[in-house]
Formats: sequence, C-alpha cells, structure tokens
Amino acid sequence: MSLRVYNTLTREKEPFKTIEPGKVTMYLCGPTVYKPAHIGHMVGPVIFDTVKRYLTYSGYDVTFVINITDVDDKLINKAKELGVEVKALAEQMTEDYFDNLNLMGVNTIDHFPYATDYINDMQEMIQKLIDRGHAYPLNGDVYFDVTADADYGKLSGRSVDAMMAGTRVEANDAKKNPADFALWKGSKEGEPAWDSPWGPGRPGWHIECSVMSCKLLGPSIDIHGGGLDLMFPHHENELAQSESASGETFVRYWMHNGLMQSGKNTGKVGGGHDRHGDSPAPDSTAPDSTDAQIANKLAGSAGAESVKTAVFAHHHPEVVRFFLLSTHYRSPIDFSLENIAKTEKSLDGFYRLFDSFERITGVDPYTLNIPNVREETVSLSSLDDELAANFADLRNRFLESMDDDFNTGGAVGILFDMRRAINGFIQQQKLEESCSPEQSEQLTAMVTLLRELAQLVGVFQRPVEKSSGADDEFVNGLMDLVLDIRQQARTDKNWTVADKIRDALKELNVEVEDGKEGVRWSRG
RNA sequence: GGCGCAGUAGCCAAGUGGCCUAAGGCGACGGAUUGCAAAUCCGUUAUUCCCCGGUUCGAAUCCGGGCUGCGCCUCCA
Repeated sequence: MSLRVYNTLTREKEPFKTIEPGKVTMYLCGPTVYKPAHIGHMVGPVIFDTVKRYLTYSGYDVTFVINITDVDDKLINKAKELGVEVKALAEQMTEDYFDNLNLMGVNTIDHFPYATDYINDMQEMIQKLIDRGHAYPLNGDVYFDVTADADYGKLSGRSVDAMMAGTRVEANDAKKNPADFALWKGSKEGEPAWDSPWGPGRPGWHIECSVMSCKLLGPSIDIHGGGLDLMFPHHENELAQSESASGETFVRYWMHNGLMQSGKNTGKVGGGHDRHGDSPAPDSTAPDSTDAQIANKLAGSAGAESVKTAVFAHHHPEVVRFFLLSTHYRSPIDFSLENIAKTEKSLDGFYRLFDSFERITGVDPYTLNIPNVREETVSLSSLDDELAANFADLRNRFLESMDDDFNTGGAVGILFDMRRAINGFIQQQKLEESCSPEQSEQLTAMVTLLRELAQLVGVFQRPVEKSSGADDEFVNGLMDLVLDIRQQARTDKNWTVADKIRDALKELNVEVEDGKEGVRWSRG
C-alpha cells in the first residue's frame, strides 16, 4: 500500500504524488510570538514533525519550514502593554517557542524564517499583485481584490456572496468589497514601520506566508499545514495571493489539524476572546476543573504561563507528544490532566521494558543503532519463523496505518502489541534469569524494531529520567543498606519487617519490587 | 444566519461498504507467577458503533432527516 493524504481542498484522501519525484516541500504556519507557547501551539509542530519523519523514512528528501511571525497587531499591543520593544518581546517569545519544540522532540525543521526578514520580498509580491490587477492601494493601505480572483473561497468552501451576507464582516466603506483584505497596512505613530511605495507601514497577516513559502520552497509546494482555524481566512487568503501572483498552483496538499480543546465545554485551548454575546456567558458557578484552569492559564490573556511551567513541570514532554499522536491529527483532541495521566501510565510499560532490556543485555536501548530507512529495516533473521512472521506483520500494520493519511493513533496501538510480544518473549525464555548470546541477539532485534517504528512518531528518542536507581551516592548507599536489611528479614521469613520497610518506602514514594534476579527500586 | 467538523465499551481511542461475531490504552474482574505484593504474561470486559428512516445481497462505514457537542465566519496553531 502506498501513502494517501487527506487534502482539505478536495475533501478526499488522495494518493501522495510530489511535484518533484523524491522531494517534498512542506510549510507550516507558525506562531505569532507575543506570549509564551501554550499546549495548542505544540499540536501542529508535533504532527508535521511526525509527517516529515515518516516521509523521510519512506525515502523522500523533505524540506520543512515553519515561519515566525514577528510583526503583528497583537505583538505590537502586547509590547506596548508590557512597555518593552516589539523586537525584544518577539525574540524572547521565539526562544520560549523553540525551547518547547525541543522538549517535545520536534527537531526536523529546516528553516524558521522571520517575517521581518522578508519585508522587501513582500513588497515585491504586493506590487506584482497590483500590476496584475489583483490589488489596489487605498490611503496608505493595499488591499487584495477578492472579486478579481475567480475561484476565491475554494479552500474553505465559501463564496464571496455568502461572506457579504455574513453580518460580521466589518464594513470599511472605502474598500471595494468588505471581504477584501489588507496586504499592506499603513502605520500609525509609534508602530513599527517600513518604507514602501504606498507609504510607511507593515505587511498584512497573510502575505508573509505566501512570500516566505515561495522564497524558500518555490511557487508550488507539496504540503501546506496548519490548524483548522487557519483555513479561513488565513489559508484562503494566502492561496488567493500566491496563485494570483504566480499563476501557478500554490499547494498540492492542504493538511489541517484538529484543534486542542480542554474539558467538555470550554472550547479550544488558546481561544482567548469572549463570544460576542449571542451565546450565554460561561456558567461561572460550574465547577472549575483543574484542566480548565490550566487551559485558561495556557490561553493566557491574564497569566502568561508557558507549556513548560504549566505542564512539563509535572509530566515528561514525551508523554504530551505521545498523547497528541494517539489520536488522529484531523480530530479535535481533548486536553485534560486525566488524559495526560493515563498516557503517562501507558508509557511506563515501555520504560520498564527498556530497563528490563538493559538489565538482560547490558546494553542501553537508547544507544542501539536504529535503521531510519524503510528498505533497510532491522533484520529479523535471528528469530524463529513464527516470531519473525509476527514481528514482520506488526511492522506492516504499523506502516499501513501511517500510509493511511498518517494514522498515528492506529500505528501507536501496534507499538503496544509489540511491547506485549517482547515482554512475552522475555517471560517465556526466562531471560531475566539467564540469557544466551543468541537470545540476546533476538531480543535486541525486537527492541530495535520497536525503536525503529517509535522514531517515526518521535518517541523513545532519548532516555527519560532514570526510572530506577538514583545517581546520588548517598541515597544509593542508604538504599543499599535498607534493602539489605529487608533482604535479611525476607531470608528469615520475617514478613512483618520486610513488608513494613516496603510500605514505609512507598510512603516516601519509593517503589520496591522483588524480582527473580533481585530487588529493584525506583522513585515515583 | 452562513460554512465546516465530530458523536464507537466506565473513560480515551483505531476502524469509514463484506477480513468488524469492532484494534490498542487506562480502569475493572478472573488465572499463571509471587511469602504477600509490584511488574509481566494469559483470559473476561461493545452481538454492537447518538436516534429514526433509506440505498445495498451486505453499513459503525453511503444517503436523507433529527438530536447533541465543537470550530470558523473577529490578524487564534
């Protein structure tokens, strides 16, 4: 089976065919850097990082761009409010964004262009649009003329007429059409401004993506991604501008990810505004869940708490990544601490398996050499036929899921199946007691395959905090002593004392497990 | 008002015309193992996919109509 991708433009899954054979160009709309990143900002990058991983594994040479919007009304207002320079605020928030991406294991992005580095190119494109009769200057602004674009609205399925009928398009009498949008905005006193043929001003929101995508990836690109909320107006306008300027198809596959929501009725995370009065105000007497509180913090109109402090303080980022990918990217995803906790629990079994692997083979599973090309998968020849067939089948099912519009939810399920198969092997062969070189080779092949597939969704890339032992010499010494005493009690069949020690340690969040090969402990 | 998306077990979630008498996870219950636990493995946990009609030899999957939740139409990823 070959890769199929859902295309928002056609509302269908289509066979994946690139513009240039073997190459993929991919652009994702990045954040406006005016406040710390919230969890919702991580969804797109994690998903498209996974898309790139999978495409790369499948043999494509992928170029992936995420833009940084560092000029914008919200940014200007926020800077004013805080009494800092726009540039300084943008730099600080960009850094926060990068930190979070890094924690989430998003590390496949090739370019992070800044809007302010492309002002000249934007002006060129605007001029081109004016020359071609698709835009018109007006009192220091420049507007895109939607009526001059025959297929305007094709992405979001709206017609210009329908939008006219909508009552909420703010009337700007001077514009030819209320749906016309700004390409260039004349600046007011004290705002960042660049000289232009139309007077000092700054670019409109949509033009930067058209320009940067064209400059870095060419006029036609394979994949353009973003949150569902960006489909209109942002992507619709980008599309209109780009195609009107170049005369070429702008994007082959439009991919839109579902938005993160929090709690049952709280709406999407990060949706800061109040509705405008036609829906009842949120019931303030409703029990405030912790999740909603966190979501509100993340949305952060008041508090500006970042993902780092709000979530990663309590959960390893890998948990969040795994959580995001355990559902389909086009579905909305419910963020809640309960869900995160469940995910954390489900991941524990993998970490235990890796610990167990290291005990048995003496090899750190994170140092294994992992194949990263589809055709060069790990060899299963050391396994007996039945096992080899079973693992090959699991791998196929994993890849089939991913081939089906990047169905990470289905694929992740296979990882659990594989975990169970490996644990079963360890148990049947009693590897915790003794392990021959042949068995070690077999086990290594299985775990390598698990990691080969896991890398495609970007998990198990680097060790999380050690789940057993500690690196504090003093603590280790103390634990050795305590456990030695407990072992003595067990040998004497003094279960009262042995259990008392175990229970007391548990109170201190130290988990003691008696295995065949000896006692283990870990801090919760 | 207009345009979209979604509704699968206690919870999360995959499956979108026949391999579905519906993956996987969390939870629960039973068994193996254990001094007892923990971990691990095995088994059980939806005859049914929001409701009502229709198309079809056959539908969770397609169509029509409801109900419910959500998003966009306002420079939110």
